[in-house]
Amino acid sequence: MKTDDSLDSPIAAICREKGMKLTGQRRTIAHVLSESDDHPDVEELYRRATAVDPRISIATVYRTVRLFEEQGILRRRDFGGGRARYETTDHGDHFHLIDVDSGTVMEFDDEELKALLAGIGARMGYEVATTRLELYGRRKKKKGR
Amino acid sequence: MKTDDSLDSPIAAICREKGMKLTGQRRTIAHVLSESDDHPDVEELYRRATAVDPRISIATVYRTVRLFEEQGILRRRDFGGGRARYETTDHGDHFHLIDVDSGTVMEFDDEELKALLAGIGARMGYEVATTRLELYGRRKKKKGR
DNA sequence: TAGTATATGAGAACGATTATCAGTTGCAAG
DNA sequence: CTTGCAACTGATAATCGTTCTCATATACTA
Repeated sequence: MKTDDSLDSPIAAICREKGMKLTGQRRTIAHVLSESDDHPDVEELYRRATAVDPRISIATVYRTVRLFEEQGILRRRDFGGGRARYETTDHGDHFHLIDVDSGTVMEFDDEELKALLAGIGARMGYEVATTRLELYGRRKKKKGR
Repeated sequence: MKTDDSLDSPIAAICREKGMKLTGQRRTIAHVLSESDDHPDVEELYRRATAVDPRISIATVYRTVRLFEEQGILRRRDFGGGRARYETTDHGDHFHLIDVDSGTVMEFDDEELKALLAGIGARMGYEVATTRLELYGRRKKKKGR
């Protein structure tokens, strides 16, 4: 496949560093991911990638997303609805708040919360390795009743 | 189907109260659920139900579990692994801690945590409707190093 | 520039769940 | 205690997201 330097991206750079073979498809998918700051599912990534280069199959998107997750470049999330969603790992650990009306996913972090969760785990005799925390809610009216 | 009174159970009573048709299969599944205090998936419920009465198909277990969820008798959980798991709603709201080595699911509750989560949601302008919180961890060594 | 290990595309396969449909059953009314 | 019918059930096909298969193509090394 022809190389298109305009598709270079931070994630493509990471792939090169890690010694992964940088195919045209991977370059495109890396580019799409680097430009995404939301939580797309595979279908959506496929849409965005084929908009850049139609010579990409959905199977390759599935494979690449799995590869990137194994390499620590992506994190897989499950917000219900039966499809996995992905986010880049470059912006640290955080939790999610999902607007149940619009489906919008927001991120948040809270040190007190993290400490509390670790403490609860410890009290139960466990070392907490992973936390899955999602708040599902609806926007509050600003004022009045 | 022949009625077997030994299969009456608290959940069967709820079904009757709600005016649901109490078939033999439902009676058996209700009985199995009333005796379960863990978080079985459909496959496991099917195993337990057919042990009591082999004239139950997996399709009926899926249907019944969905019906019971709609009726507020069961709560569906997803602890990963691709299969839904179920718990009765009769012991209130709580969170889960999963032992990643054994797969054991433990329940816990914490008022401070609930308050903190509600506060975080409110600060972001949201009324939190549902919280999904799971801690995945491994048992700590008791003492020493 | 060739050689080789690895990646890709297209579609089959898979696993959990839901839908379909012909035959059965709970239960209410007579 | 029968009858009638809406609701339920079993068997199996269909669905949906995801992974696998395999023949072909390609990145990267020498």
